[in-house]
Amino acid sequence: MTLPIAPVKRESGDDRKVAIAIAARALIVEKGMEGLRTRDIADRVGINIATLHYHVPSKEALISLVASSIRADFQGQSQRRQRQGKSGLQLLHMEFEDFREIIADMPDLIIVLTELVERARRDPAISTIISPLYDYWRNQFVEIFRKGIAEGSFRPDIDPFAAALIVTGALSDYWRGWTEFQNSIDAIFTELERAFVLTPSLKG
Amino acid sequence: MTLPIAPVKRESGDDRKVAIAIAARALIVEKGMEGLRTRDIADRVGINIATLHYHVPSKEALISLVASSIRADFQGQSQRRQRQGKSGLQLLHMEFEDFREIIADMPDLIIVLTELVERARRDPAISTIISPLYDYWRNQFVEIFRKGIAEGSFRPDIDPFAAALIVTGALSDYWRGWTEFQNSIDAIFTELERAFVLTPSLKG
DNA sequence: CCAGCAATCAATCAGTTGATTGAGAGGATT
DNA sequence: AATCCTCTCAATCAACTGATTGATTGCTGG
Repeated sequence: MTLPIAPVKRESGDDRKVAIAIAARALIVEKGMEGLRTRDIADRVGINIATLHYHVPSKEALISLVASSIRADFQGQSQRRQRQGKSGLQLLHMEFEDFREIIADMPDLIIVLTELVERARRDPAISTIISPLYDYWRNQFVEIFRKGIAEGSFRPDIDPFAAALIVTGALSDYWRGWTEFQNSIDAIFTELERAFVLTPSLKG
Repeated sequence: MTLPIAPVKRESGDDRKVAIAIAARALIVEKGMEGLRTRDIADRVGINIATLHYHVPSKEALISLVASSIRADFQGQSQRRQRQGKSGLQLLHMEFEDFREIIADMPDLIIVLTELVERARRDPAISTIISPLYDYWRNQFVEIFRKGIAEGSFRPDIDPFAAALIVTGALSDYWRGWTEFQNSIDAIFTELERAFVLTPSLKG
């Protein structure tokens, strides 16, 4: 989608790496990891295969580069909002908004992430990059649930770890979106909130 | 795992196909879809590549065969329990038990299923086999939630579709199990139940 | 201005990979 | 026994694929 039209002459090594990562991500979305070819990436960037190998020595390294790129985007997104001094419920809403923005601004991010997750199961190099990322996301929710319980606005019998796993699992599964189920993401957000947040009538 | 030791002479076409599907599934677990090779499958079955192609004309057809095999196992599992005359809560517990048995008896099933789900996103042939299966699973929960609400034992403001998506999403995401989160599946079951089922103290 | 480095590419390699061909073996039917 | 059908394999193909080589181009510091 966002491609350099014509890399006129030369590009710095870092810029090329970024372009390679972007191209690789787009191709993973289109053809999956099993359809990813170094030649296709080079073509999309507009460079020779040898040049690609100059910047990224092997396909293994290429996958790692993609994983790092995904991590950078993901963390960049979640650091855009000020989180201090917010209540548990406000933080929960912020996470939902973050997720909504991710699927709006970077729709390929979650798709590539799940492909990488599959690979992480049998590739330690990818696992060390991706697992902490996913765990970080989940831990955000763990903290939110702890805070919300302490504040009295969340259901007091929540198991924060289990609840966090349910939320992240539901959201990432939703985003695969290959199902016939045509629920809006808002319906999911609403239902998750009802599942864990006390309604005023039940409080006190 | 369960492989024919040595196919002495000849095998009927159907038996061979079953053996091929089993071998393919094991190899998908080991190396993922992107590492699946027809030669490896033939080797594991103990036949020539040409013989493999005699039974399964193309790799596309092979993937479809695997998808059908997965579907058969999955549906076979969910039909082992009598479901008539049960309450919503009982049905929910039955679904949980089904899931527990699947991950105990056929641990590779969910792994292969998620690999196929990735592929289904861009392969219509796989999508037509896998999507209905997943939708069937989700619809089970939709019906359970409707029933539970009507019976008054579930939270009355549940959106059955959203809730079903949350449950199936959380369970399938849990099963990937690559995370550091070491929650037991029971903790997930318990938390899901708390999220949607009314506790006695909150009822009327 | 030129030496050195970063970046690039055409050409090519060696190994892989899905698929085909043509021949043949074993069993059943006639 | 002749015929036919199912199943099997050795050999082979053409295309693909990740990676390398050696030469070339342009920028930059001295």
